[in-house]
Amino acid sequence: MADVTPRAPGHPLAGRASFLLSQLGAYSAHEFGKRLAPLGIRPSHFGLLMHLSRGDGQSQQRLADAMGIHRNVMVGLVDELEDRGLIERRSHPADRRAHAIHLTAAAHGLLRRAQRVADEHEAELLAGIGEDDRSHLITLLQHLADHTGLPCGVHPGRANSVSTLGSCP
Amino acid sequence: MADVTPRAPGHPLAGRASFLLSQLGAYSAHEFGKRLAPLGIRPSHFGLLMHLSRGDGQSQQRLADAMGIHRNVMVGLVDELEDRGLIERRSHPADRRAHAIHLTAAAHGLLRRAQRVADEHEAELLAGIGEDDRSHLITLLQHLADHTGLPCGVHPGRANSVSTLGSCP
DNA sequence: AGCTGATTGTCATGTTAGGTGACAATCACC
DNA sequence: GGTGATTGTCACCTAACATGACAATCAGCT
Repeated sequence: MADVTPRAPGHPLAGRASFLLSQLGAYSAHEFGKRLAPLGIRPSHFGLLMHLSRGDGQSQQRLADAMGIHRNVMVGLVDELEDRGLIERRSHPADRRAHAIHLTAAAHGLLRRAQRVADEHEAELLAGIGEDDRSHLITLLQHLADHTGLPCGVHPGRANSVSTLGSCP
Repeated sequence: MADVTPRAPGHPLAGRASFLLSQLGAYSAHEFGKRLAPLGIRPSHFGLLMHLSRGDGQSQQRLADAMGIHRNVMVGLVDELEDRGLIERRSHPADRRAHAIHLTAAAHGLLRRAQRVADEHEAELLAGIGEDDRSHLITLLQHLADHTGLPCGVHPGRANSVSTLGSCP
């Protein structure tokens, strides 16, 4: 069934969407990490900075929940970004055990550069197909992500915690 | 540009193909690993068995090259599959330092079950979209994999070694 | 035949990201 | 005011990957 693949004869795995997604996903993540390395941050740092750029002052627990990682891991991410002077831990106005994480001025400049890197990465990844196919591909991938219950901006690399986050806003 | 995404407003990452591929790829790999666990093998074992099912008697080095992994890693994979009685190391007829890896009778039965698992995994992953979109998606993913120079049946998880293997046969 | 360099399989080791459990400080509730 | 839950932090463990070294064997050359 569905033997419409033009390169299936080589490997039986190369015609499976699940394998292709795994292969391309690992490549995309690895490549993005390499492109981001000169800026001194990793993809998880970029995700955290992106989250913060759309809402400062959240606690580490809230950030960890939003990114689908454990709060213990968030400690390390915040530590590293704080050492690089990109964020700072202020005292939370409403909860004295929590920290309010805020972006520094340097972070905004770096975020612009990182987003340019992400744009270049996206462009090169999609360089093989036309403009119409790109939007169609993104739509299909979003349908798959929606149907499998994957939360919205959650980092790849871990895939449990399909908890309270239902679909995208 | 290209703001055709219906769920883009939530997260700026959720509209990027690179992020979606990373997210879905990690989910697909992780989920496949969970589905394969009851059979006592991991996805890398499945890939090795699939390779062997299309050609017995190869040396570990050849298998490692074909799967895009280092020969040191192949030692562990062969060890584990040999302990489970799925493959056996025979003496290579033409090279006395190499081993000729052969599938056992038990491996063929397990491979059929594993392929059924892979079919189920594929079906559930693609359950959200229609039949036409599935083949279109696979075609698009194959184009991306071809253009980025990813070799054919190579496991995800590592993404260098875009060496001699050009395109798919 | 003998010698030199490359190759194969193996082992030991280090590195990295991710997960778990325990802890003090603080909150929320009754 | 007291009890359980929550937050941030720490120390430890695990899994996957890469690296370097080694003996055994091959391939090519003289």
